[in-house]
Amino acid sequence: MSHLIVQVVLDTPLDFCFDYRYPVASEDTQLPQVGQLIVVPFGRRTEVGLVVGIKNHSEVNEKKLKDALSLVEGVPPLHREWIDLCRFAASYYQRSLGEVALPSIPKKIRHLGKLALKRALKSLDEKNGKFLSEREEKPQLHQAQQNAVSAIMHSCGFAPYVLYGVTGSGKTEIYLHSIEQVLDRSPDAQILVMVPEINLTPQLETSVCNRFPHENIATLHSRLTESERLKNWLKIASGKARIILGTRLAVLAPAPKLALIIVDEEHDPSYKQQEGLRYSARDLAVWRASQLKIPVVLGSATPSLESWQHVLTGRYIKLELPERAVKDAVLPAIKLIDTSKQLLNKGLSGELINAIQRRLEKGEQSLLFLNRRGYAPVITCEACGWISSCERCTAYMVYHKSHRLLRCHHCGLERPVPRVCPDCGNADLQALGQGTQRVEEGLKICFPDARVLRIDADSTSRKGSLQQALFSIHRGEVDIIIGTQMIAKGHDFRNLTLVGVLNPDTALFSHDYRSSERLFALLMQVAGRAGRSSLRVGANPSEVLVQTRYPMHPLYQATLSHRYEKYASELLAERKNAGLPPFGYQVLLTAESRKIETALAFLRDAAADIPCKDGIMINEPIPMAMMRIANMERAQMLIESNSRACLQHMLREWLPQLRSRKTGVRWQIEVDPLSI
DNA sequence: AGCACGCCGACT
DNA sequence: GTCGGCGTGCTC
Repeated sequence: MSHLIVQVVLDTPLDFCFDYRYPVASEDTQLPQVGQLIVVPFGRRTEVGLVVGIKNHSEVNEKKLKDALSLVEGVPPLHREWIDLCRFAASYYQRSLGEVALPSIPKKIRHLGKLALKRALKSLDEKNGKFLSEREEKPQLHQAQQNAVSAIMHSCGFAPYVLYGVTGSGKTEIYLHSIEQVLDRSPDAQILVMVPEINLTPQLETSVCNRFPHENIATLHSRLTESERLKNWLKIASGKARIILGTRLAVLAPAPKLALIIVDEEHDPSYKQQEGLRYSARDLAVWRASQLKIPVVLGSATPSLESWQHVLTGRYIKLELPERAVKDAVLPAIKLIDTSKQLLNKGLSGELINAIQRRLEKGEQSLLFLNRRGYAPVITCEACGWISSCERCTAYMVYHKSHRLLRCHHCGLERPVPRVCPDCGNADLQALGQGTQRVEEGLKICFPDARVLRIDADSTSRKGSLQQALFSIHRGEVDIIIGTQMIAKGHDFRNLTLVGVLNPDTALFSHDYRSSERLFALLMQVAGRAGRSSLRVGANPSEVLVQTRYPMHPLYQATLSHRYEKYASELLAERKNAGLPPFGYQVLLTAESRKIETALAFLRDAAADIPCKDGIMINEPIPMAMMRIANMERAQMLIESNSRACLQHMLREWLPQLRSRKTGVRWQIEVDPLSI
């Protein structure tokens, strides 16, 4: 009996392959192929690995070599382009290939659920078949939309597009038409459509399902059950799913015949994975398109500055949608309300209250946006200055009136609300500032007959409760909605004509240089919530009221005129001066330990070890903005360079050394950090 | 990363 | 006398 050697990648931080003997009993023995999954003994465990090479001889000591157990049957071999994608992601984000490739494979395969696999394999040909609402008619495209679709369809090879257009300008139709044409053009082509968070933005999914009821569509996101994930992943890997709709993790879907990639709301921060492998799904999508020589469409009303800079230099092609798709629709009027010189009633200005009153009289809906859940962000004793700090974090505990407790939003710690000041015994404790619960309470007092609905993480913790809330808004059972971030994403409420933004100012003074970019995008997005209603014949244009203490701030001035481009140029000029992305590249090393000194000392030692310092700037280690979370103290060190290659080269020399160092400090490296 | 082995303190 | 703390070393 002879044998082959298979090179297998396993889910470990060790960045090399493991060789196994593969016995070949006779000529009928099924031979392993690159891309197949294989069951092997590893240490004392049995693991599923990925075959990345086959050869006749191994360099590994004969005595160490073990026999592979079996090939995983039923799963089509993963293609080379997919392995190369994983290889690139691993190398760019400084992880091992196994840590990228294997976790993206469904657990039911990796844990050898043979029954589940068999069952899932049977259902691969199922079509979409679901109409989430009644079938919509396919609308006529206007000229700019036609031009965009035609550009995408006529592109040849790798072609990155930035589809730039405000909410309601008709980006979705461009996606749908392009998808349709790609599907028609070749019988086996697959299309990857990525969305920021599928549960918060169900309507793109709805549109795709309604438009293509007879196509095999596979969704991929973190809230799938393991059985759904297995089934959908197999549909994708076998090439049967024609449309793949998913969140950031879908960028690693092993689709063998990708012909087009669409990234909707490409500026959205949720495309960046914030733990484990910290990748940018948008950047990987662009890489994947270039690898496969296919078009990629990045859609946004407020493109990321990274993408916009590529537009300015001509590396990305701009497809612009200059107006709202429906005739006579106008952008909502944005007004700033200066709150520095007036008393607010539960966080609401008189002007905003009047505007809500007018909507109530006309039977229209209003939406208030406040990015702070709970009743009040902090409670304090005016006599001695005591303040409700969290004992485990560098943060205040938020007052949740309905549960009568203080809760830390960072570590989850809960405490009963003290009846008197814990320090001085004063019975008069004050709730400072506004949270969504307090505004809700205020609204109910101001408008006793109105139906008020609060939407935040506290009110929607039960599964399906967000959907319920959204339905009741659509059915017109709600007059005033108060909510956090969650409602900023693209929900279309037909009868909504007023959006109020309460106190967004904190982002103006953040230490994170990206916060103004984010706030601008957020304001444009909430403004987009209002504009939809003006599509109704004869309706008054909708209104957006922003309450701010700094109405003259350039960010708000840009918001007023919906001038993304001008504001983007200003921010880009600042970034260029400061050498910040997209003009410079960054890597962030973070360390955590019980004591901040330990974390800082670790970073300083690590800095001393950095090789190839040419062209690289190492910043002083500093405690993180939120220094302590759950009793772990955290520090960070930013490393910058204007050459991506320099940074990558340095990391490849430095990290192995850092890993071999034995310390009690937990650390992490993040390439292209999103927030610092 | 897991998961071993391995060598020192407080418990039935 | 054992249970278990986490130091260090290996995984084809």
